[in-house]
Amino acid sequence: MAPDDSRRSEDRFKHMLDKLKSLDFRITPQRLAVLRILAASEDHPTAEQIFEKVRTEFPTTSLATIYKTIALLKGLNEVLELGFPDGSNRYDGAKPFPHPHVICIRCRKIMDPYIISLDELKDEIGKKTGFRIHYHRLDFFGLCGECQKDL
Amino acid sequence: MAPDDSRRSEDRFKHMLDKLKSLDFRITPQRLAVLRILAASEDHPTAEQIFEKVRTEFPTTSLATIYKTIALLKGLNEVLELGFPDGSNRYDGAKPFPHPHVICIRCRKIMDPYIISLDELKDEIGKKTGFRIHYHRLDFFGLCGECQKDL
DNA sequence: TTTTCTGCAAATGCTTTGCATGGGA
DNA sequence: TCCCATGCAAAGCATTTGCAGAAAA
Repeated sequence: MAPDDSRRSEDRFKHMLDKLKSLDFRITPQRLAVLRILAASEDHPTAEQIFEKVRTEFPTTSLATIYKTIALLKGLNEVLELGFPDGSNRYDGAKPFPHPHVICIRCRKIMDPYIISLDELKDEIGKKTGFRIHYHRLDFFGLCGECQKDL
Repeated sequence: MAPDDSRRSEDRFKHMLDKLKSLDFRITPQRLAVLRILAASEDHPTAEQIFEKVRTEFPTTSLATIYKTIALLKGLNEVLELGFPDGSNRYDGAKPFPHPHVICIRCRKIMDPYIISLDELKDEIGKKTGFRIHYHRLDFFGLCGECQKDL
């Protein structure tokens, strides 16, 4: 991890922690662990993956607690949920705001491409449909570099 | 429904039917009903909604058959599945190719906004991430016109 | 001490699957 | 007639929920 990544991760962690504290939610070891993992994760983990990581630190942790913590953070707009119909949602605690993704349809890797903002597009869409747009989701599905090699 | 809509719907229906025939799938009344509904639908129905419509014609139809037919059409790229994590996928048989949607977060209405193609964006993303992009999904979530009124 | 959180287990709800029967071609 | 498709019921599975005990404040 690059130095600025660990810095960003730490900032995110503190931001989430402060938010929980300021809203009088209790700071438990399990919540701290989930916060740290979500703040640091670059790979859009599943609930199960977060669960496994928390378990190495707190073996008694239950999956239900992971889901409850994620739901709490979702409600506070501190985690972005990428929902998939095949039952394996992914979570992004590093960038909890709507942004585009590229998703490998073979290995399920998810990355964030750097592209221009979609704000103008959002305004245009809102005008044409009469919708008041709150958030969006833009996913490109395909094969990542590695998966193109061994086909 | 405008005349050109019913024309388009009819064309889609025939296209799907021809495809099933040419691939030696059996033409059953249930499949015909699902095809007709999907070809005509402008509202991105759920499997359940398709099921209810088919039932008015063939009361013995089962939900499993609806899902099997949808799966068949998905495999033939004749229906687009919009997957949602809360367990209520939506289907588009009128425009079975990836395209943007606006989705009301209150009443769940889904509409197709008319916007420019995302092809240039797709190429740019592919170049920057090393992905070979196969398809995409762009959803704008917000409140539709009616839902803005009665809040 | 009080209130919230955790962890277990059971429930939920959409979707899929297995299998015997029925119906296209 | 020969398979494929249907329909029923059961299974799957990520996620949610209820509740009693544990732990934060």
